[in-house]
Amino acid sequence: MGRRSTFSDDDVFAAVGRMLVRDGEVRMQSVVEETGVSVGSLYHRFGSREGLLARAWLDTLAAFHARFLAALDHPGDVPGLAAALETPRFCRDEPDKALILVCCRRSELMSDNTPEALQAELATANDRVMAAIDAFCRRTGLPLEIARLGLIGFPLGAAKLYMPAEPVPEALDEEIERAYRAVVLPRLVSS
Amino acid sequence: MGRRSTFSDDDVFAAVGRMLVRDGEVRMQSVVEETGVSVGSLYHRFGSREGLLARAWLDTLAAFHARFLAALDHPGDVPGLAAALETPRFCRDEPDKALILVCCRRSELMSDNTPEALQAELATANDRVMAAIDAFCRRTGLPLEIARLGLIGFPLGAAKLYMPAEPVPEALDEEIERAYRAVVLPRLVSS
DNA sequence: CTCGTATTGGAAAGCTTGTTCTAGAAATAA
DNA sequence: TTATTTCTAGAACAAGCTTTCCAATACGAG
Repeated sequence: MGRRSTFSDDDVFAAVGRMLVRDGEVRMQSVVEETGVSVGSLYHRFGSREGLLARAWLDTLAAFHARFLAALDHPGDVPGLAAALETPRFCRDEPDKALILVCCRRSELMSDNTPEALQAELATANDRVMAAIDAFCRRTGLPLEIARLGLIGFPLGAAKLYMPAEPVPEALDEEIERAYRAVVLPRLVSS
Repeated sequence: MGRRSTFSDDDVFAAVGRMLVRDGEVRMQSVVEETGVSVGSLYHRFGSREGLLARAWLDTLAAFHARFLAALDHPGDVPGLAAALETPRFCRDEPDKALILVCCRRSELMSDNTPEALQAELATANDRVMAAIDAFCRRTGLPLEIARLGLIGFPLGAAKLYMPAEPVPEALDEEIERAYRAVVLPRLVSS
């Protein structure tokens, strides 16, 4: 073995999230100041600034996807509703992580000097979820556009009304459900 | 008078929008390359990078607000519906401008070296619209949260599903209307 | 204990980028 | 035409950032 780490990835990612919100950008110096981790360590672990950003984004996205996919398969009264509500719930349960997903732009991650391996990961990051949504559409007969709207567009738009500044209120879920039903139910091939 | 400009603000703003989408950031050098306008001219007109960004954002926001406010006052079958639909319409009518509003983060504009005059404008940019929405709520009896959701959250969330990459389809308006009705109508103090 | 491995720390190098500066070009009014 | 104002041009400067580099530190195995 060797010396043990004195900090966890999540410590750093949380700082990244805070800085994205506050400054709209992530500077290595700021990360150093805010986490107390040295530059050398950051580069040792993440290779580069882009490496750090990409890793933060990918890990966080994976955390959300796990919940979303589980909810999408979960059978319920209204198909997919649980998945639609997973967005506001994730924002409440894991505010630090949600901030990263909400505040980090794709173009910032996909810069020229992003490590090739991470570029590949970024390119395919959404594939599994898109495949799951496709399957969901085949199962329910919903048009893809409608599913995307109800599962992602509306919930995310609703959450972003609050997100960077305030917590996402629980009462929002009821409104998202209304919108989901209104848009999805008429298109559902009732079984 | 003096010499006339060889380029318009909108030329520059359009380039800013393209760069925000492509690079996720706006570099003065890139603006020079992309517009053919010289550095000197840019600084002569906008004072600084932050000045340029803030001006681009404020002018663009004003363009949207003009339409939104007009629509909000416009009486109709369902109060506010026209305003809610103004978002996807704006995205279709003025894609360049919409990109700036969608892709530019507030924290990028409000940096330390943003000219003071523009900081003030940025701070109050939303006041008129918020006041109008307040009045709308008083008029209709809608809770503020519901109005924000129907007027901004859902339409914006829906549009962002497409925005950076594809044009916003016309068919989306019908779905936004469904969601708007579902969320707003039950809360409406019927007259 | 000591060697090998993995991590840490921070100073300094090396770029990149925003900004300034000065000379001059172009357009208008008188 | 001339005076005046506004705009253009791009090289050079200054500041800030990322990245490199290597010595120092901790841990486990032999």
